Amino acid sequence: MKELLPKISLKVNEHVYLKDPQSSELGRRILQGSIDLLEEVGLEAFTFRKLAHEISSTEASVYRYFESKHKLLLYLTSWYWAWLEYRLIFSLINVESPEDRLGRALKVLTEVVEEDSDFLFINEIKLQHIIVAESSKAYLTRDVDEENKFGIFAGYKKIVQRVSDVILEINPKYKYPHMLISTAIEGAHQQRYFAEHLPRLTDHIKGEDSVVEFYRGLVFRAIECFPKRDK
Amino acid sequence: MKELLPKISLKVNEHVYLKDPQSSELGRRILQGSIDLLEEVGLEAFTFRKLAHEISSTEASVYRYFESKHKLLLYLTSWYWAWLEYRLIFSLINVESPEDRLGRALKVLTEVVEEDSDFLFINEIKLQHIIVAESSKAYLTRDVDEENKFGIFAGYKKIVQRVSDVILEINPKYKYPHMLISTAIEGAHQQRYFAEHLPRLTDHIKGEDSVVEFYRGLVFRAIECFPKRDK
DNA sequence: GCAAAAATGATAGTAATACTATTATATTAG
DNA sequence: CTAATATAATAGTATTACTATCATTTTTGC
Repeated sequence: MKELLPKISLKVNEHVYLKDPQSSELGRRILQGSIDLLEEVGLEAFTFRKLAHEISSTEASVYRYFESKHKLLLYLTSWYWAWLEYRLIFSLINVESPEDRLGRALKVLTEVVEEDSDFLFINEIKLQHIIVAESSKAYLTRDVDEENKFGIFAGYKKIVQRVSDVILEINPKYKYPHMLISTAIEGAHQQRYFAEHLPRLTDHIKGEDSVVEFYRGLVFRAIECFPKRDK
Repeated sequence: MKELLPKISLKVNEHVYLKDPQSSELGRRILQGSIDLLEEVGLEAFTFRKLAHEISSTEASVYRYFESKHKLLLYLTSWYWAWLEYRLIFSLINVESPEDRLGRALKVLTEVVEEDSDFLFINEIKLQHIIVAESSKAYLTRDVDEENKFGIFAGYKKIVQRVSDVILEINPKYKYPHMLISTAIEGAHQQRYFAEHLPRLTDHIKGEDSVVEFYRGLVFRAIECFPKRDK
């Protein structure tokens, strides 16, 4: 995907920021700096104070962009879903067979990001690490319902819906397409986290990306279709 | 299981508490009160101050039992794993066929708790709500590795290992038994959370417990065995 | 190129949180 | 019944998560 398109920017729900961080230099430094800092210290130890220091700005200035660190986390996760959707669309373009489409979609949803390219101030590799460890905290709060009303999780739902539709093309009778896809997405994150920190909760087979292989097998078997492997 | 056994207590790793809360009246009030309060306000808004107030004690006294609210959360999750293991053992007693054993195990891992019975000061129904919404926060921290060294997640691993072994009895060649089980356990929590807060990420079919049905199908298909339904 | 507007920086302040410490009082165990 | 232990009452500290104010810089519209 690298360099195929002019640099574009991804839309994030307006309710997560006070001022669009993609619209100014400081805003972009906030995004970049917060990705660096979050990856380094984790959400719990992350503060706007430290962030401001890291980017040579002030706490008050950061607060002009984001109401709280929770909103900033929502921003990053929303951005990630938008980015995933963008990659999903690309990887499905011109692919006809629904089985192929599903296989490719699953790969995008479960694989590890290895190049950081399309977006100037977002390091996608670091962002994925953050997503793996922190994204569930974005919705596991007392504010979910309220935030959900404002469409903050729409990007996530859209992806799940999109891939569910592919499943239903393959097997219109399959009863749990949304569960299956959200299980694969969240599960892939968890399994990567487990591999790093709690390896007895997962499996790793040398020479393959076991997370990708596992969820591929899981999904295709669940919907009762045995796919032709792409080489 | 109700009343079959004399009241017993479950062992929790020593490193999560300063003083065993099951050993004193105040300790038990702390457990009971924290389950009530956590369910009511969620982990973020939960403080030892509020807890102390709720149980008519003091902050300082609570701190004599638990170093921090994170440790208290670890206590509750560890207790939950111990309790799940206990229920797992019961549900597999005298069941010979490995397919049956797996079916029963999955049911225990994914079903909703409906009675609160065996343990005096732990409300298992409320505890399960807390687990659904908060348990992943117990390991998604910077302290995981350190805590893992002290065996704090051993209870969880033990369950995963136990059920993985059943899978391998059925299909010794299956490559991802741990992934499969941890996916089912965590996934079941997530899907219940989604059902309540983000329903477009899941599926619900009237007249069945879709979470249980979904993971049952998923697991049996993944390992290539088509189970006889129990009734 | 300049005035007005907007963005940022510098600094300060507040309420709440997450603890620690001290001493007094109650409870319990030998 | 005394000594040890547990709990309560109270106070205090450092940090966090903000909000407010005002000065300074940058941007923009003409």
